[in-house]
Amino acid sequence: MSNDQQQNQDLGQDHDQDQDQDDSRSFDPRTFEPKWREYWHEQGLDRTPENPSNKFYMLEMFAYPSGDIHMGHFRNYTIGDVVARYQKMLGKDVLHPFGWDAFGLPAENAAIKHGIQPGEWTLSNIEKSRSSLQQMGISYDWDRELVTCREDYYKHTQWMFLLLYERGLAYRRNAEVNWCPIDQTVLANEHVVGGCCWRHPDTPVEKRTLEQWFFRITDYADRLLDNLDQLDQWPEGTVKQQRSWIGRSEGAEIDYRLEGLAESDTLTVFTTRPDTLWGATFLVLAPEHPLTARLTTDSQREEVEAYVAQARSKTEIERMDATRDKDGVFSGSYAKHPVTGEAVPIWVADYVLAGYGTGSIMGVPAHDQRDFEFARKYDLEVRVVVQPEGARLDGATLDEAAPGTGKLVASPPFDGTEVPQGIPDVIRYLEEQGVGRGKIQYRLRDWLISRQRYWGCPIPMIHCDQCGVVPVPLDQLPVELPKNVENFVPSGRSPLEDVKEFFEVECPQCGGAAHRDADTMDTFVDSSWYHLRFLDPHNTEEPFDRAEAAKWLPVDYYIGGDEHATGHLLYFRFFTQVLHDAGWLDIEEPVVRLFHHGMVMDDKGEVMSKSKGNVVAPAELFARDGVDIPRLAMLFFAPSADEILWNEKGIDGVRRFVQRLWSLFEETVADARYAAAGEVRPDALSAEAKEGRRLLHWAVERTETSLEGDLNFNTAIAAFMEMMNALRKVGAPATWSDDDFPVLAEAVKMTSRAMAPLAPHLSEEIWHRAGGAESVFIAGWPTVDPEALKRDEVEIPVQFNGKLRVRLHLSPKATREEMEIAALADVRVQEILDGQEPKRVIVVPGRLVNLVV
RNA sequence: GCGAAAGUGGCGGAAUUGGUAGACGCGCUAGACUUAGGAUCUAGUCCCGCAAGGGGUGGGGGUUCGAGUCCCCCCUUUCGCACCA
Repeated sequence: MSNDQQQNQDLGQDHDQDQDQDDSRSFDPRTFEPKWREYWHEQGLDRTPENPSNKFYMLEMFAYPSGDIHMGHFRNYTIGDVVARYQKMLGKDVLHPFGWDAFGLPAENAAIKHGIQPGEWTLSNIEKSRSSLQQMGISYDWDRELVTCREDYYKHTQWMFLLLYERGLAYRRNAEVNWCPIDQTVLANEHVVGGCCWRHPDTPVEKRTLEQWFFRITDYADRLLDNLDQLDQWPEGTVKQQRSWIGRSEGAEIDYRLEGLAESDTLTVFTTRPDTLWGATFLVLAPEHPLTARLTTDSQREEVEAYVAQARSKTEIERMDATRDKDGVFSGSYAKHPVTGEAVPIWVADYVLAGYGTGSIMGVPAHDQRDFEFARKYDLEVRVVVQPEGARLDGATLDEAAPGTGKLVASPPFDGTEVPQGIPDVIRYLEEQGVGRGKIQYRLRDWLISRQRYWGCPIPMIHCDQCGVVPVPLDQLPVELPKNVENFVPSGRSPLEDVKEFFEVECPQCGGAAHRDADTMDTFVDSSWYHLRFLDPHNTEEPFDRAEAAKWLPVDYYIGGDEHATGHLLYFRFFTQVLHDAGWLDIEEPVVRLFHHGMVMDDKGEVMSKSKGNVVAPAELFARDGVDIPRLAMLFFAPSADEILWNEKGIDGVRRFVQRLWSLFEETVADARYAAAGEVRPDALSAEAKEGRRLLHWAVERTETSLEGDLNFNTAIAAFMEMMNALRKVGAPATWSDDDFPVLAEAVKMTSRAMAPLAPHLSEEIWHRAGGAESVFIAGWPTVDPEALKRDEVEIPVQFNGKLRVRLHLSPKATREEMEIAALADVRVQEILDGQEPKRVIVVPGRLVNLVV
């Protein structure tokens, strides 16, 4: 305690009036918060019930341990904790676990920098972070903690891989992949952001051709898409993002015979507009298309090869720029148009993507803007085959493509057909002729999971010269990641290849010399099933017990940032569906309700980062104010889904609120009348006390609404502030009348319960001081008295033509007629009317009166 | 370029969903208590105006007795997708 405070206390001794000032100054949450954390632990409040009768599975996205907990974690886990504690108070059997997403590149990078093992670095960060979370008093059941880099976890991650392999959902393929030159490893499509690595936004990804493991998530594209309709408690934006990420489009594949090559050779294109087939005047291959080289004639070879080389050398960003000129080269070859039999020139251009559809398209310049631009540039024929309503388009004079609807023309069997109908008609025709078929195409690609890095879960596969690729037998799991690997500096191939004891093995099938797959898995595999491991974290035999899963799933509430919309949140839906199909789960969708919290920025709205030096450390806040004050501040500053600009001044306001509330309640409990205070008798109350009581019940209701709905606790906390302001306005507790006093007593008990999810330590302390015997979380959620919410009198605005002129005070129960009479009888209204009759009187009962004059 | 969301005091944000715009908090102003205060308490604080009154939710139009809220056009910001045939 400082000298200043000491002096103040001394001065206060002579003056009763200074007493509460004194109390508030000496109020320090740090003196009681640790006690309650211990108490909760002793009472087993955070422990998960064995056999839930009304379960609530509360989950927050687990953390990557990269040092200590930061403000973003603090916010995420606080919001989750509020919901978990509330559900507990409602009497639910709550499962609220936590774990660590502990594999990953940052551990390696930090380890390289500091010269220690990634495992050591990770575990020490976990220790630090766990201790911070425990200090924060988040109500996790730590008995269920999981760590993805521990063998007891990744054993089952490997089991998951083998399950997918067994079901034909994991396969190996030579593919052109995204390569991050900094991390020296491949990236999944989901981790390429704007042509750059998600972790290095300024580093363009490169293309490499490698043999890699993929998960066949595209097999689930339809289900992942269709089930989105069930996710009515997910943020709309996330559902939309997933929908467009999956990118289903319906169309047709059409086969073109290739001239001059073997009869059996065909070139297949994908189109969503098979109805415009008669307008296809050229074909375009992506530079990387497998047929490009074969289709190039000798006279064109030099030009095509130069073009392909140039296209390959472009960065992803350059390739993706949709505004740049569409250029290309003629291959020299022609294909036979499947319905007109015409010879169609085949071009090579990089506006066609190798990775989508068949990597080749039919060019319909009249009805596709891209093809149009290309055709104009190289003087290719533009043939109109759809005439829009009332138009008379001519290919020779067109200045942009006409992609819309209309009637088919110059398409002999279908002339006159309207476009929407033309599409299925043409598909049927193509199928009859054997030159095409209906096809549904997805933007979603298979999930590339191999990583050429050390710190990840080893892929449990063995390569044998005799037997090929052989899965590691289940009883040999886990395939342990070798410890103490000296050289894990990324080199472009997995460092595990150099670890003999690991790499060289016997083939499980033939016993001959073989070697392990040296790649490790994308860490998003680890997090695709962690929600399941929490159900049965100590199971050594199986990833989890089916019965436990049936008890607890699905996750009732999942909270985390929106940056995972098309990554993690898609992968873990996929895993859940695979496990469902394999008979392990009853559910297809892992999460009922999803919430994205906003980010925490500095006071200027900038991202907090070490390099900017604007990082606020939660630990420092706790050291000064304890946990509950920063926690309330975090909840108060903005709606939970919005960004927070963290400012220290704002905390001052919250601290004042807490201190005032504390003093008010302390004085109430200290009052001799407190112990004997009976029920509130509403009829006996003064108007002020009644208003205070109304605000009390209103605040509780408001909190309830936030908890059940948008999680916007800023308004709930504001309501408690209003209540407190109203009660303080009546006077110090000692000055309250005997009739009014029970309102204060009620306020103490009700507030400590209703604020318990928001400020658990403070509430528990007040609750006990107020006479609570057991934990406030056992005491349960308070019940709002609807009668207490009613007002005796409301202010009714009287408007003239919608403009507010006079305010009346009336009973909220006043009828239409009564309100009209009261309004017209008012002197001020009479003055304004000045003898006129209002043309019309609009009365909204309980709300307002509007006079039209 | 396409899609979505959002623009409210000096600042963070409210507004019971078409009914008193600016709750609550920060900041600011004045006063009180103080040897002192970056503590505490009291009062005030959207703008113009001494006042009566007038204006006001990015801009412009519209619907309505009444619009921050609904409709149309424009501007700005943020986010997502970005040649997906």
